[in-house]
Amino acid sequence: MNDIVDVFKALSDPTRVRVLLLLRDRDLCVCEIMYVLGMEQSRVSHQMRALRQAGLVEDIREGRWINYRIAPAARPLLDGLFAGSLRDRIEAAPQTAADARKLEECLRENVRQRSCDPTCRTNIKKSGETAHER
Amino acid sequence: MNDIVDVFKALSDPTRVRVLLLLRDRDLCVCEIMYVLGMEQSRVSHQMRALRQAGLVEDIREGRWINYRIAPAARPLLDGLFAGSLRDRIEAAPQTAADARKLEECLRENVRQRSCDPTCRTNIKKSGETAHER
DNA sequence: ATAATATATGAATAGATGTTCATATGTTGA
DNA sequence: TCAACATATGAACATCTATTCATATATTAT
Repeated sequence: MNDIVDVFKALSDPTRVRVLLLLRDRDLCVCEIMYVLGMEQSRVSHQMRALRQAGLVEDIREGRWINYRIAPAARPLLDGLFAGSLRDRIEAAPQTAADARKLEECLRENVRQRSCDPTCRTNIKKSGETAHER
Repeated sequence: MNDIVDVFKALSDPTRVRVLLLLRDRDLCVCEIMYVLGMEQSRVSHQMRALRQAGLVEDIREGRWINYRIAPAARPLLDGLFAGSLRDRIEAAPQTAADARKLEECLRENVRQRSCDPTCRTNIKKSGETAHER
């Protein structure tokens, strides 16, 4: 019973729901999430921790960035939740569309690498294990 | 977005989830819910209010009792949520089965009318409008 | 080594939530 | 009208949650 409720608790915050909706399509690093949500680093980071602890997302370090993705184990659950009767409400929510647009902009403007000078893209891809031991 | 999150908030408490699972099959009055959950009146009443305000249940007065039922408008949503990937977890939760058993006992023992002497079952069925104006 | 970058974390705080206790409301039978 | 019953409600309190601020950690480029 508590595992069920914990899922709902994790979804009981608009920020976290927005993040999960974004992550359905592509993995994102924290700075990209910050950009889309328009929120400061610490705030996003705390929320990502909540999602991590709920088992809904995983993080993978890639150089200086940490990418977040939907935890494979949680994918069916989240797809089920978001695709069912919530689908209409999700699509009807202005925030959803706005976030999607902002994400496009984020990718177009290369927010992720913008602050790093061009020569630094030698490129990395190093670790691969989840960045947080649990 | 907030309407979505409000649903999850309503589901972010084991008591409320237990009640909703019980109400899937049959409408129940507060004293029956109290019996099944083993909780005192005030506590149950407050939780029912939360469910009411979230639009997930409706109440209908029937004589001295107030019956709660899943709000028709919320039925598809709840069915969708509980029938999907959560279904396994719900069925796996010991609490679910225990509550179901307790409910049978509650009905068998006629908890609802037990305290009322036999002659008082002339029977009522009066109002019909939801008991709380909103 | 050092500085810059990306992110995590801990402490402090304000606000929300759930429970309990006491009391109020509405209904029924006498 | 009154007593009993079923339920709701408000206040007080403890607990949980989200946000902010300051600081720590890990990685990379110089």
